[in-house]
Amino acid sequence: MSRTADRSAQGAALSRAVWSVLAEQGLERLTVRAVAAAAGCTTGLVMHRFPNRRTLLLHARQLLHRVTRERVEMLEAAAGTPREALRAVLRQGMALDERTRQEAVVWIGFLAGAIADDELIAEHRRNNRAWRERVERLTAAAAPEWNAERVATVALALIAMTEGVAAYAAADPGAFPAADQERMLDAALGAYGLT
Amino acid sequence: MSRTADRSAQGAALSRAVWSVLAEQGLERLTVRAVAAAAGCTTGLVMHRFPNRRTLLLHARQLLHRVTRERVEMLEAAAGTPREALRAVLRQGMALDERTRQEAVVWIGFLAGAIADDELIAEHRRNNRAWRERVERLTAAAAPEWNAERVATVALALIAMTEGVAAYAAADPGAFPAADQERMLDAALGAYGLT
DNA sequence: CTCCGTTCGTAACAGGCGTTACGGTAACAT
DNA sequence: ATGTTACCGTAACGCCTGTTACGAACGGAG
Repeated sequence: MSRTADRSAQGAALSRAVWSVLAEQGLERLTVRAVAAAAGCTTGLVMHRFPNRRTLLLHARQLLHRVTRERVEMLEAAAGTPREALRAVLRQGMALDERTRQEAVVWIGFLAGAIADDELIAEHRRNNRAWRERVERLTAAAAPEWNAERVATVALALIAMTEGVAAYAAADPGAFPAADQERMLDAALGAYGLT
Repeated sequence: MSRTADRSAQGAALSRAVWSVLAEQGLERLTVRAVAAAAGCTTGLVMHRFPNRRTLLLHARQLLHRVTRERVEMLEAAAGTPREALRAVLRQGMALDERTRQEAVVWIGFLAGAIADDELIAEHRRNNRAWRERVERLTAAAAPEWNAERVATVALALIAMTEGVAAYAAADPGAFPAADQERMLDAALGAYGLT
């Protein structure tokens, strides 16, 4: 195995370690040593790849952004109609399985850690605004007759609802099963006339 | 001033200190020393009133529960119709001003701190389930003709939406002004036929 | 083969953390 | 007035944290 392959493989392992610690142990236990232990390396390597602890959080958030972006772009491409695309994209933002549940936990953890940290909160806002614009674009395509304000209002209702239910389900999966979340999403889309 | 009055006044000051540190500095800076500094006392007093740091978080969450419960009960009592009550109760759950914005920050901070803590997460679930049941009750009163499943689905959509927008607005008030949140709420209630 | 630069493990540092122990002080009872 | 008790400030403990410094090992270049 070449050297660069080793490096990128270790980078991936480190990414997974950051992710899993934040997702499974929460923000407060996201320490350099915990990440090193999860990655099977030492704090020396971790500090070599990340200048400080804040960038661990930042990295997890950027990972979340990248993963969801790739997923929604695939879903958009695979969708037959704009309304199917809208539904598929919103659906993947809820906490329907263990994978998406962990994503919600990471989202919450980063948000909590970004409070009172200008740089981190800026990243949060960037990502959220991109997400909002995407859903607005999909909503506009799904309801071409709507004016901009209607589009913005309904898109906000939809992203807030899916993010909210993801947060609820992240902390209490038993009380918010996937079927309930999907029923909720379909009820909302139906109510707004987007079915 | 009597002694018990002093004590309860100091307890209130301590409560405010816990709250403000969590709301303004975030979960990670919610330390015993930071609370003591905010309350103008020493760590000795803090540790006298709270057995350990975890109960600081727990206290903030219970404070949030109490405050919102009292507020929604007032709003319910003051509402003319079931639908007005539903709207008023949902409305106060969004982040419309600095006060409610801080409440959303506390909600997020506690949730992030409760990950991987059985006792704290149990409190979170208790409170969220009570909140959900309240909104289900209000929804059933606002739409008596609905069956239980429809009530549960729409109530979930409403609490997820308001909690979600509160989380968004907590971290980016400029991008989610109160007027947008209210418009979103009214659009949702209208779409579900609850206006 | 030798040299060099990168990579990363080892070890330590200073600082902040939660928590505990102890002593002084102020209010109440007698 | 005096003893008692609850309250809380002081100070310290040990631990864990982020971060840094240093040296060894390894791969590539000449």
